[in-house]
Amino acid sequence: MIMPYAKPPQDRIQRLRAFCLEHKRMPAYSEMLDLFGYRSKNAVHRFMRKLETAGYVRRAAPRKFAPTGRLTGSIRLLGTVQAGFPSPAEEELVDVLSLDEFLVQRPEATYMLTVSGDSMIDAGIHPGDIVLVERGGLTRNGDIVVAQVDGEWTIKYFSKRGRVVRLEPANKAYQPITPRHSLVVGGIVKAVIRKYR
Amino acid sequence: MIMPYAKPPQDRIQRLRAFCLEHKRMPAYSEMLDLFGYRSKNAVHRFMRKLETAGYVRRAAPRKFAPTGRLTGSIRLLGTVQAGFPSPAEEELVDVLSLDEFLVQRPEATYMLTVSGDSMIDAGIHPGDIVLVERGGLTRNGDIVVAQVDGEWTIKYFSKRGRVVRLEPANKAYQPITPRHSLVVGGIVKAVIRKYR
DNA sequence: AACTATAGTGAACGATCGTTCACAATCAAG
DNA sequence: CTTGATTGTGAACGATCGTTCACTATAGTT
Repeated sequence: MIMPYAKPPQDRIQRLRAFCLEHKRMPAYSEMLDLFGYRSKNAVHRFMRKLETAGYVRRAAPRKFAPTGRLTGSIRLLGTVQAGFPSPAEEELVDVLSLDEFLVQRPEATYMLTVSGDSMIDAGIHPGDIVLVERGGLTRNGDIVVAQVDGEWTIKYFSKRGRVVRLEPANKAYQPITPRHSLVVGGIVKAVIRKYR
Repeated sequence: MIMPYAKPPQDRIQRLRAFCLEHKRMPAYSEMLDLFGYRSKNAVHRFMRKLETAGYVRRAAPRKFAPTGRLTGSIRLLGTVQAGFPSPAEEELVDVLSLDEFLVQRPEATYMLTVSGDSMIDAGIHPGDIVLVERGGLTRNGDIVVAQVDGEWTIKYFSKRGRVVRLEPANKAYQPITPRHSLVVGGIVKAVIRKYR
């Protein structure tokens, strides 16, 4: 039977993944002895070389391994719902990525805020949602910003015509705001997250 | 001047953070020589012990360090918008966490899907949004599920009365669905993500 | 049965690791 | 100036690392 790209035992990969996620580091070969159930470091070595060619780990330095996104990345990205839901058999083909890398460009400038109030509800931002806010970027028309207007913090659409800045809600029950005295943009909303259960 | 818990130089911490995020591993002391600008491994050693007491790294094994969430966690979690937007001076106090850990409980069973269609728009799930779907959990009334009904994949509220399963949209323009022949639940929607720009 | 590839054991090796010691430079406090 | 704490250099150490070699066991193919 022809078996190109033989798949390494998923059980051992699972254990390695669990270890990396829990300890935030690669186990040493001596630790992998227990982890994989081997009694010889050579067996570990051979197995790791397989994982390397399979793309689960990569060489970080001459004698160091580092996990790839394929191993520790949290999420498999599939297509649209309409496009069909891949079956378990197809899972090996899809891409894997980390939510942090996917959503956050500049970690040191990014914050999470919990939204209260319904002034952006027509934009699909509900009370209790979490917004990812990035500080210091260039604000453009149409961006959703976290801003302090005359002492009060809100989330609004940002709009600038000439020299006039307007903060527009996404809710007909509220009026657009034109800052009277002060406007401080706390950051641009890069993503909205709603978490269930 | 009294300086309890003296803050280690932020510049070196930034470099260590960058290294860990880029290489997905701790640098060796010999690598830290270049990274920190030291010429002695003892200087590195002393600095790392400070980072340990400051909570940026922890001992993973007798001679191994691992980064903590404080070092590599992507996001600082702040309060609600109404509660006020913390000033830069207060940033050290807030909690730091990873989006992956925050949103994903079982990485091996979680998938991302892009939503098309507006059948859940009243639940704040818009076309183009991304849903985090977890397979294999126990489905309860009120959960949002990805399901295949009579061959077609959709996102709907899950509702079960007795033996009758209904899939209810969050859009008055659509009708609830009662599966005629087959129902396959592809997973439970654990989170909704909308990414801007 | 003979051959081959795969997978594992056990021991050994040099390289590199994190740690430690002794000592110098700097700076603030008394 | 002296003292003491902090921060750095440079060299040395044993421990552990990843790697490699020789050999055995098993299973599949010819």
